[in-house]
Amino acid sequence: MIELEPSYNPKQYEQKWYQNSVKKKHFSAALNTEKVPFTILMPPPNVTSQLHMGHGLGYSIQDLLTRWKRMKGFNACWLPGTDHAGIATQMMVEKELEKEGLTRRGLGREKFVERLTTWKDKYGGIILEQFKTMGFSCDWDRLAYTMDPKLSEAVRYVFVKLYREGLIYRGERLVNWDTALQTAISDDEVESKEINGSLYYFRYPIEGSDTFIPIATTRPETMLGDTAVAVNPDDDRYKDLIGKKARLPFVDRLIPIIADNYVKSEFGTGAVKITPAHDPNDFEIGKRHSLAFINVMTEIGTMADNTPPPFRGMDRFLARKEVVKQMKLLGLFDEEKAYKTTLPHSERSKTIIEPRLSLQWFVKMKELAEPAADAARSGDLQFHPESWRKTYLYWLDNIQDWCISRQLWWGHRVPIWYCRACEGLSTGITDPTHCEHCKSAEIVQDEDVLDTWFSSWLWPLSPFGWPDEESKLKDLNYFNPTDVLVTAPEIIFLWVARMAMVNLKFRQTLPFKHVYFNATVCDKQGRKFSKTLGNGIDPLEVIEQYGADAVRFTAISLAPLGGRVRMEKADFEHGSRFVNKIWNAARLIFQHLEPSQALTPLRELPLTLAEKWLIHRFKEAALRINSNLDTFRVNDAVEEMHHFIWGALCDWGLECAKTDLSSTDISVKNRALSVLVYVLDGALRLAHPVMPFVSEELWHKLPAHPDWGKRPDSLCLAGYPEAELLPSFTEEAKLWKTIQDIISGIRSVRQQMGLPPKEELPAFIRVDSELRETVSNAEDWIKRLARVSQITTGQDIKRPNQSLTSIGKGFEIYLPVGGLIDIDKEVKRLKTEDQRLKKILAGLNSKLDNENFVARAPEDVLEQTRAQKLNMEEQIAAIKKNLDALS
RNA sequence: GCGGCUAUAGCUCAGUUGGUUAGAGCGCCACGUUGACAUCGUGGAGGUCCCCUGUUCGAGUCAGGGUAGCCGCACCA
Repeated sequence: MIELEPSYNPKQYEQKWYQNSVKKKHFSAALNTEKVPFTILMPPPNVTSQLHMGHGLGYSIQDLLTRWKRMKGFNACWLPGTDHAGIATQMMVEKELEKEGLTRRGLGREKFVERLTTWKDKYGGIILEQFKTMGFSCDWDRLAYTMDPKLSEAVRYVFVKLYREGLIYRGERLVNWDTALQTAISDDEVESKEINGSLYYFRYPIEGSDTFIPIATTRPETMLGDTAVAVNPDDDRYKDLIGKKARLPFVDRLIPIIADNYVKSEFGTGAVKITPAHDPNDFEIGKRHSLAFINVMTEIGTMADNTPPPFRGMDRFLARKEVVKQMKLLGLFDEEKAYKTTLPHSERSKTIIEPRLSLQWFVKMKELAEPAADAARSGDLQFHPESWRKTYLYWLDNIQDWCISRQLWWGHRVPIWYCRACEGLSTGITDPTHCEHCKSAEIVQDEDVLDTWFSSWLWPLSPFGWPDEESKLKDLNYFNPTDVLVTAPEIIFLWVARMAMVNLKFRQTLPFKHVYFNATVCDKQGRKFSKTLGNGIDPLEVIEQYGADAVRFTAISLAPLGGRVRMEKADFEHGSRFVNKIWNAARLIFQHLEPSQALTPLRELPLTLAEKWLIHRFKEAALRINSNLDTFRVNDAVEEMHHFIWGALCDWGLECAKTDLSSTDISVKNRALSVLVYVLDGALRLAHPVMPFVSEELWHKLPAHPDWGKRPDSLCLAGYPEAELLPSFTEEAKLWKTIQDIISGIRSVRQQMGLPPKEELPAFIRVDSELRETVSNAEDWIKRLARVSQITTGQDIKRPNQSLTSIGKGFEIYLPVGGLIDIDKEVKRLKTEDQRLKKILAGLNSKLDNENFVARAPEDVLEQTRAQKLNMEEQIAAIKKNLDALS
């Protein structure tokens, strides 16, 4: 026998097998044109982040697909890496500085970046180590980082190329200004939150009269930058005022009263103060009417020097109160109404975004977006679930230019140099030393860095050596386009769409054909896992408790495509029980296996019906699992695997085989072992992509079966079961169903009637002629599995007196129980069954009595219905006969 | 406001192009187990498939309308 502990202990095996595979480079995909590549880009986690359940799920799915394809013979490359994550990382270091009483500005740029680099070297990449605990089979030889020199060159290349083509430009725009971080952030890093605010009603004096124009605003402090008041041109109340001027309090500025269709007469007073430098809509109006743009705020959100006392230098929110107070003093305040409004907040610092007029770098998106949108329209780019296509298209069709400059120090610095002499701009793949216009050496580089996503969007390209023309380019042509991107729906715009755009722009192909959106991980109340709520599950903790295989299996089986998964720690017991079940199934087989055991090819064996069914069932499982994986139904694939191993292999396959395993007849034992080793080997192959460790350990202990051919070094390189190549026993599998029905029927009657399980009863089974032989051949199984002492089968078995009965399709079972029979109980049971069947029969009859059904339903459905009717009638008749006998 | 998704067993969800008696896991109840596994076995209870209307021989499945919940995006100063 082969020794195995009574239960599986993950820690003993996980890292052993993982390290073995890494050492032997099982996960590395070297360029090999003889093999077809299968590539998945790992969405690079932030270099400073820690593993959480979202990664646990998303990356488990990627590993499942990678391992599956690798076993199928593809050259599987799962490209790992990290993202420098500009804002996120810089914030963490700034926080650390704060504790020491330092600031980044105090430290200076060079020292600060040095500090960041040290910090990143120390804490960065922890997450990659954590991936190893999960067992992820990434190609570690290709590990990439967005600030690697090679990848940075690609960033530079793209910037210069797009700049020269006029797709990158510098412009003065309202940007989302984060006053805490003092940088512009993109629209996609902004989140809206509802705020309980106020709507203030003021009056501005009309110049040259003693009348006023009433306005309403939520942001009184911005009035210091007002350059107009706008009304709707069709608003009769204000028609006469159009063209006149109002005198702006405090700054004493004359501002025009203009007409613009943007203004809704119903809202507020129907007159709007216009502050073009502090509101996106006002900005547009300002451009339309050539108004002045007056910025009245500093980068830290205080009132600027161009504002009068007492406002000057005041924080924007204090200034709001102060303006209201002063307006009251001037008698220009009418009222304040409570008002709910949604305001943009910074995702990072959580502060309210200040629209701020500033010079920033932008990418023109329209031209880039069109091919990316077309690809989704034509179906070249497919989303799973498909519904995300609309969201993707809506965004691309309404795309805004992308603000790519950030006022940070951590990231790729904008490769633009300003000339002090001629004010011209220079750029280049390498740092220029002279102005490209006037050759002056007096040039200084832009202070800003590029948005993190400006390097992430190159992920399908730069890690493969692009834009290098040299050898690496072969890698690129081999691995790009990649096969499937597995990611979270939150970054469909930030990342997915942009990768599509840039790949199409520079290579005229999509970076991937399929985009799979994995489920969002939530707690039992349906709230997203978040640090602040503290409701997350730490994957490392659950791995510690249940093992990596259990965590992977549970996460995937719980997660439907795209939706949300509700999880709690206890759920992982599900996986842990399953892993242990597999272990113990193997243990049973191993107990009867000798190291020198002779295993025979299946075709040379006189297989039993149960064995043929099991082998057939294995083929069925392989078929379903493969087709589910082909269509990205990963949880269904995993569920089928579970169902096969537990419900088919363990509950029936092993139970049936037990007596043969302990048979003294060597040929019987050998036959049983040959079948079980064959099926177990196959089951471990099916399971491996999800549960790499337990499967690997058992597989190495399992002797090689001749039908599986030559064994590679590791299960992760062994062939995945392909249904077309597996033996099939369709007819036998059908026959076996009847045996299962008979066994279940007897068990059910016994238990419902409360018969002691140990009591062995004789059974009389009346079977239809075509099943007679099958059933008599199955007597041993029926006896053992249904606890029956003796079986009599025949076509015209008479019902013995005082019998319990079970009726099925093609058979009828009598269990003579003598004095044990509780007649009332049995009559009740049979009557309930009778009623149930009669209901079904009535349904079938009404169908068949319907002329339309008979005339229009397809022949096979009709035939099926008639067969059902006959079957029902037979069963009902059988019940009646039994009831008669009992009364 | 615009767009999307969801509604099936106590809970979490499957149910593919309409066609046998709607399934799984967990939970619950009962019985059982000294030889793979109590991380177990066997059996059972539990469902007006959210509501209405329609299409159809036939609807959990398709169409229209409603209700409830969730999620994006844009927002009115």
